[in-house]
Amino acid sequence: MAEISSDVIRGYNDTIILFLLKEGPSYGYELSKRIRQISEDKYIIKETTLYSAFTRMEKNGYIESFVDEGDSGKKRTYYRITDQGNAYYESKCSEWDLTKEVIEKFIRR
Amino acid sequence: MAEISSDVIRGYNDTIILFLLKEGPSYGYELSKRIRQISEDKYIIKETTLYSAFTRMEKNGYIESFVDEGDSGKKRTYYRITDQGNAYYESKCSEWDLTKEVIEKFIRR
DNA sequence: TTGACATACTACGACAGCCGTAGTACTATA
DNA sequence: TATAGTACTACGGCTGTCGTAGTATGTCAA
Repeated sequence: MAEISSDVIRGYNDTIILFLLKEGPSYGYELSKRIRQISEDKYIIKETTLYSAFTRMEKNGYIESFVDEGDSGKKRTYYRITDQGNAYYESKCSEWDLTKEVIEKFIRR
Repeated sequence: MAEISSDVIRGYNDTIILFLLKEGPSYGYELSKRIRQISEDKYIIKETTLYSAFTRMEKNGYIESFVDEGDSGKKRTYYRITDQGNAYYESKCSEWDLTKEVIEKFIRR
């Protein structure tokens, strides 16, 4: 079976994360499990990729973090999407439509 | 208008080039013009990206080069797709279908 | 109570591919 | 004769992904 190459996903990990955060704040471990679930095991994001995306996106103002203890007594760093993040997400969706259109002109049907 | 980000195309430039070489041998300048034409000016590949792709792909055995003088007396380096290149192209097409499917689960429709 | 496994991260550095900048050299055309 | 188009090459920077490794807590079963 064909594997998803990281080169393609590159630049869309941020979009994937923002999509999930639009449903409400979440944290690393939970997000990675949801990505796996939603993609039906077709995409399993690497931990390092995920956490470095958090750092980058917070720096860019797309997400905000806060520390909280969930149901368990464990401290977790939660992330919440910002207005800027929402705007960025929308722009990436438009970009995706265009990119898909272009790439498919070069893919044999 | 949304611009195509190079991060998305990244990893598909090879596929785009192979698609065009399947129609017959070609060279850098011609390919860059064809990519622009076919994409209707939506994607303009950078020269450095293109020529470094040639080097990489020849090393990987996906293309072969030969020097020839075209209609004009100018020497050009032509590239031709190999059997390995054809196989690689097919595998990238399958990968694309899968990748598209996954990404679209995270794109708001 | 001990060990295995899940959870929840952080640090560090390597690597690949794209891109900016720059320069060379030849041809055609006005 | 100069301007634009053609056809490259060299070099180095940057970004995002990934491999490896390590820390620390919680849970559950034997």
